[in-house]
Amino acid sequence: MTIQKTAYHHGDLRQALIEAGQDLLQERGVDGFSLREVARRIGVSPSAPAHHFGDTRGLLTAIATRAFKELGQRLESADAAALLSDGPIEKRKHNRLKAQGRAYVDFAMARPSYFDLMWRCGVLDKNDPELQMAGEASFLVLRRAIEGDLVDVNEPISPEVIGAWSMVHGFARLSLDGAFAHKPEISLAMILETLPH
Amino acid sequence: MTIQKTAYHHGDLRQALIEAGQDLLQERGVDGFSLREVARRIGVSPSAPAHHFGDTRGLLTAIATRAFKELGQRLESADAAALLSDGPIEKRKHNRLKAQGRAYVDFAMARPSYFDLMWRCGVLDKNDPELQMAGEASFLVLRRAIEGDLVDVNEPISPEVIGAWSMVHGFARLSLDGAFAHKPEISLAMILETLPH
DNA sequence: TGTACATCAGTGAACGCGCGTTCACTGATGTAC
DNA sequence: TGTACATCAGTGAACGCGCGTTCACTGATGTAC
Repeated sequence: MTIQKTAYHHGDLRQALIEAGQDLLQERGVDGFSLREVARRIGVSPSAPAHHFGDTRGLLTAIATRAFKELGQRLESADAAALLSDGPIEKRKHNRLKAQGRAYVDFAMARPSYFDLMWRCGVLDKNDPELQMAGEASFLVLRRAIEGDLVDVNEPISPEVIGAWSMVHGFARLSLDGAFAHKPEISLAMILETLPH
Repeated sequence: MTIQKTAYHHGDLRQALIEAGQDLLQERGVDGFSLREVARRIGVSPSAPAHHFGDTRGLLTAIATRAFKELGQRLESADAAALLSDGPIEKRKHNRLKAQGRAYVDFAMARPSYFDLMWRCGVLDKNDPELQMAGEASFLVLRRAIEGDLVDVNEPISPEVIGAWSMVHGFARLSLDGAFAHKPEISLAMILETLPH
């Protein structure tokens, strides 16, 4: 299939909107995001995005879905690497947790605006099935490391999972929000040790 | 001193702005906040707030300062109550931590918009000395419970403090952002037990 | 005690901004026969 | 293979919105003498 770039039809506007939206988001943050600016960047009329996403919420939801997928992949990679590491078997679980914690915070630091967006539920369509799936999938990666790879997702979630997620999420948020700005002795490494052994 | 309410001079506009601002913030959140609406609510011209706060950032910073003071007081009360509790002395520290964790999350749930605002550094003047002091003061309450009441604030912060803060902060954030919306088995109590003994 | 005057506190109309969304439209594409 | 026509994709001007901020102003207050 050859993509003919014509004056009128964009070719793949949907994709272009998402990509320009991602750029804009990273440059200006969630609060600086606007549909008009996205349209402007790809040289399309202000009303063009509505054909594909309806409104701002729709485009942001699509971007958030991608962000969750990226987070999930990063967690998976980190987890897989930790699984392959050598050392006594009883330390394996702790290593997996630490690796995922590091990956989680790395992601937040590398893509602060994505991280903001993913949890800013006021601007997202939380009922979007793709968004929900992407979110659940990345959560499951963490859960498997703690509760075992054969965990039944219908069982209640263990306190360790929520504790670990909360700690790592809180650390990422506080770091991004500058809470540790004048406290240079604070590092992620020092709290990762307190994750369950 | 009698306060004469005249048509022209408000009496205590600064105070009135803060109070109306607090109401508006709680009703509409940080994103729905506007200086014009605050002025409208207390029946004053749109430009009146500028005399006292300069701009939006100034008023929000004053409100955030109050919010930090309230948080600090809640932490103090919880801590004091835990100190008075009976039981073996070695459990005292753990009890203080749990009590503060509960107070922290309670505050976030009771005043979600305050909690948002306090960490939304983009809309605050982080160099404001009053804001900084109020923030440090509430942090110190937590630190004392872990490192001892005679802690030297110039010493490096212990990993336990950062871990506990991160976990509790993360739990509050995730709760407010609806991350646990479809997971009713999740409660704060279950992660408080994992705080250092 | 009276008075002149500086300062303080608030007015209100106006400006310019960027935004989301609507609307009637038109150019390109693809499909049925 | 050609053609008619429905559908799809994007246009671009316009509307109304609420915002922060500016500006010349005026009413009230307080102080010096």
